[in-house]
Amino acid sequence: WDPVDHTVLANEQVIDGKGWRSGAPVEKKKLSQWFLKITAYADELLDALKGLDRWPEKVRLMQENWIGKSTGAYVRFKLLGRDAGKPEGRLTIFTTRPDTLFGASFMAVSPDHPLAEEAAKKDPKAAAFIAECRAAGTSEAAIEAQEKRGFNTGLEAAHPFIKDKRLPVYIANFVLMEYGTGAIFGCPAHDQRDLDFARKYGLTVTPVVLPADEDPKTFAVGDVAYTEDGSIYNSDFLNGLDVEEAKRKAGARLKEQGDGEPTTIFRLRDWLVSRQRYWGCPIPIIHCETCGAVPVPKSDLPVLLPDDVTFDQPGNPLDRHPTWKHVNCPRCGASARRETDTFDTFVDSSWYFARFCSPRAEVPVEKDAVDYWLPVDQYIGGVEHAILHLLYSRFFTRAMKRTGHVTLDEPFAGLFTQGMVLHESYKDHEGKWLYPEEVEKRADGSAVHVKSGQPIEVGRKEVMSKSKKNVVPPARIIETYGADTARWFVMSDSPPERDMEWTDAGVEGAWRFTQRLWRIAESWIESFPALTDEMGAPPSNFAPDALALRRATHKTVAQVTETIEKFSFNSGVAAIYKFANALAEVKPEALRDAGGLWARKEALDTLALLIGPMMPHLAEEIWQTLGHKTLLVETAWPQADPNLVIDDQATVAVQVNGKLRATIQLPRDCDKAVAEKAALDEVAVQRALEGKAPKKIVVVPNRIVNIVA
RNA sequence: GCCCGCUUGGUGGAAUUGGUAGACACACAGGACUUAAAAUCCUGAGGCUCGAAAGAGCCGUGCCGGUUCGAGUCCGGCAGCGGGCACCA
Repeated sequence: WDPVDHTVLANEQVIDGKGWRSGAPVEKKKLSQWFLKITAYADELLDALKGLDRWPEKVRLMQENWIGKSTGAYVRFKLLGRDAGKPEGRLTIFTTRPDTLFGASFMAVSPDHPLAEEAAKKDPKAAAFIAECRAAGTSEAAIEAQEKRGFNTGLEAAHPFIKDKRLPVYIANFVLMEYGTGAIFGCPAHDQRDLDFARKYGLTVTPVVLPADEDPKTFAVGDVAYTEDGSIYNSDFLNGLDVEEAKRKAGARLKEQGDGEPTTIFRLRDWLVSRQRYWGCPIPIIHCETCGAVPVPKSDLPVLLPDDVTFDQPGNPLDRHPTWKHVNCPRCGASARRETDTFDTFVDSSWYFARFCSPRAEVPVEKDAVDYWLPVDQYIGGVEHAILHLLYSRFFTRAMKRTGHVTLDEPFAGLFTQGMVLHESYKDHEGKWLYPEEVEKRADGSAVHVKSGQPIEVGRKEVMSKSKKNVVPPARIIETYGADTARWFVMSDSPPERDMEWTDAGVEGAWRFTQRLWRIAESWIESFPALTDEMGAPPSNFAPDALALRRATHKTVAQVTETIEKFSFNSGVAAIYKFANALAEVKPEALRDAGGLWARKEALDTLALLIGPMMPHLAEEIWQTLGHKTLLVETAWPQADPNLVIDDQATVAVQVNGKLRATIQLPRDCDKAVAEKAALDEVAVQRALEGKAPKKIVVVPNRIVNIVA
């Protein structure tokens, strides 16, 4: 329960004990709520991760851990003095270590376990203990500090493998109702928590796994449980086996006896979708006294929200609306009550991509359109969605396949997780957050308030957030520099998967570059008005300087194309910078013949086309100035001529014993012997050899000559 | 505690996937233009040593070691930073 947003939250939406949106510490509350059964898909969601080869490894791992598959066994311990044939006569636990059953010395159940509640009814002390456990914090720090504590219920369980062995049943504060069955057997020798507990309550510690280098007569467990592999001993029919074999054999024996069986469980829990909020899709259910929870008939869907609601008090406005929730039961016609919870927002984002294939359709999704468009070829989003949106969507798509709405399993074939924009945060002397524009940086690195001159504490660079005010509003950037500059800076600064820092100096630099591009285009057109004419087919010959310009143009096209395909936008930007620098160096008096002009036109056209994706407005403006009658955005991406991308000369590094001594110019793909001779002729190489004869010469064509002496 | 990732100049980052480390940009310094400033243009720069200079030598991609003719890139160990999960039985 999020006490600020006044709603419940899903497990995935609780980050470090706090609500994902409000940041308030969550509370526990007992409520009747709606869940979607994502756990029924746990295995296939996990399995299919392997096939998502265009997803980042990191995200797949996070989902894998979140689903959290563990293999082990259920064990149904008989409770003494009860009928073992009935469910309440048994205590069922989950364990990943059935191989250590012979080391069992106690049983423990969660404070929320039915047995604990039963004990609480009989014994006020048990009730008091349970209340204490519930009052304890759930934060990481609180758990860390908490001692392992238990309450002996007086109940006893029979060991499934050891005749007459009785195990006391405790209520323990470290057992979670949400995982497994909410009950465990304690094997202190091989589990640290169980050991801590056993030492506190004086329970026996029997080692059953023997480390390879230990003597069974002397091996003992002190304060540290032994959790590694070894050979099983003190364990009757399991003796001498290794851990894996013993797990299998114990599991099989349990099944044989009817006291349990091997099983697989998941950490993933069902998705809690109820929200006590107005802003969401109503959950289409009607509660009837006699019929129970009845789905709203299809003909009445969708259930629409009322417009006349008030937000003058906390809680869900739907709940206190005078009429909306009062309806008749679709089944028996008696007066009934509409469900006032709405769906979590993540429900909507779990299938929008299917709807977007045919947004105007009368039905929720059109199968033909979905089949045509999906899966999404390239999905882009922040890592913060790794286990919320991206797991829910995968689940929803599979569920929609089962309901016949789609035919695919996975919604997103390729995933790219981009980084976030960071900014320093600022606090004044009272500890209040300040906006960047309220802060003035001094040359000595200190910061003061723009108006009051009071000193300001500069915090670390972190994700921009409204609450910390470390934001730069896009409107302000666009007003000052224009959208092209903002886009260019974001592209140029860092690779997109990495977080980037927003700096004014960086934006300033990007802005200067936009001016520079315009100046280059303008000055060229001023010197050569013919550049605005249609150029026609290229001349058959180009003078050397024109050819050099064409090479620069085509090399840049090749580089930018490649880097964009790899999502290395910052490298593409660097190539464009380099190209612009090269253009700026072309003298107005040069390249005056027909071939020169043609090369100039090609260069400017290409420049405009290459900046198009990053600076669309400026690119279009330059394009038009160059006399084009059609839009740049409708023009094909330039193609690099392979003959112009590769030089006919190669700069080859010459090393002596792996150390660079010279660089030489050689014809491309020249003979190895030619390269060797040229390398050995170098003065610096001779000097480094100190008269010694080369033992071996390694030649990597067009790249390196390494002389080993 | 468990699982991942990262570590390159003053800064953001490049590096053809084992072949010239520091592309490109930001910041900085010097110069030109200007009465002056801004803008613009030119020049410089990883560190250390020697040299008036041209230049030369050595060191250098977190640290230690290995493989290789050659390592930022591969392998082993360590450290630091960041992220995810967590009384998960």
